[in-house]
Amino acid sequence: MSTETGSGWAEHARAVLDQSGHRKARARDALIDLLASQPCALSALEIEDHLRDDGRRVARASIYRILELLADQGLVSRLELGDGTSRYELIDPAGEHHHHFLCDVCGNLLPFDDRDLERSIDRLARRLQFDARDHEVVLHGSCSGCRS
Amino acid sequence: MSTETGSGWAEHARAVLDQSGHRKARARDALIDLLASQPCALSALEIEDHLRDDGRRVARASIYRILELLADQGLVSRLELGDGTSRYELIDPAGEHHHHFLCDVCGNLLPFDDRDLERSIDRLARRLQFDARDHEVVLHGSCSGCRS
DNA sequence: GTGAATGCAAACTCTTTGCATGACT
DNA sequence: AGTCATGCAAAGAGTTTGCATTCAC
Repeated sequence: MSTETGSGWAEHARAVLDQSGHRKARARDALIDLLASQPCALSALEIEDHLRDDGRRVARASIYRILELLADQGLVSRLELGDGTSRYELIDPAGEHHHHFLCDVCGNLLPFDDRDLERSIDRLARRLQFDARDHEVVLHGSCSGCRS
Repeated sequence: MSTETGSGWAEHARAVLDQSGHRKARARDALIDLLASQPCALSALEIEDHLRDDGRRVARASIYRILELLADQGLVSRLELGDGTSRYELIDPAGEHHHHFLCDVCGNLLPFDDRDLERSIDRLARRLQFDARDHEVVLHGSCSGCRS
């Protein structure tokens, strides 16, 4: 499922960029392909490592610039989960999204979703006097492998 | 109410530190008093500014070290809300807590709480296979003053 | 050819660490 | 006196910016 979402997203992302007048670009294509293949969020430095390992080396500054562009276009979201770095993951054009559990022991990052939670947040956003376009839920604790 | 919570917390914090063998300390007292007076989370640099304005100047390195100590003792929580900095706020010993709305336009930070949301998160944590000790919910959008 | 995209290096911000000085018991 | 706490300065990590080069159109 995540693969299908991802490859659909890659096409979508290229179409959006094309329509907004951006040229074909090697580094950007590499990032889009990588993000499309990921089940969960990656940091900029993790992205750099993956791309290098794949033989598609992209300069660090370019990675940040491309991620900023993709975020501005609403194609990726930027998350801070509490370990001092930003992480990036694709935004499903259909609106599907998940939240994150971060193991404070080993740093492992696990996605989850929960309909009930989403409903609560929707109700809450409606109740409040501000316009909530996005939300983020992070659970902290220890994962099954790290339980003390 | 937040004042009462805060001053109760200051006593509590000093008791906890005393019991864990920490000495009386000028800089730490200044931070505890400041945190106790705040309705919402502050960054380390904001803390530095407030303390300087109050004539209780504390070195930046000490601020970070004290915040780390307080966090280790379970007295403050460290939050990352998506603007690249960490923020700190007291943890109410009675377990009361709030979450945050961050205005992406002006950077304003607003606390809110919601029973229904807490219930959803509790149910979710029980359902999942990992041990969730803490959670954080951040809403992003534009506040009433910044609505386009 | 023109302007966008990229790479490289330097700058910047936030945070942490090392070491000397000062304060509490 | 002994050791914890603090300040100062330097080092680190992540991120951003400036500028020259390369590439798409």
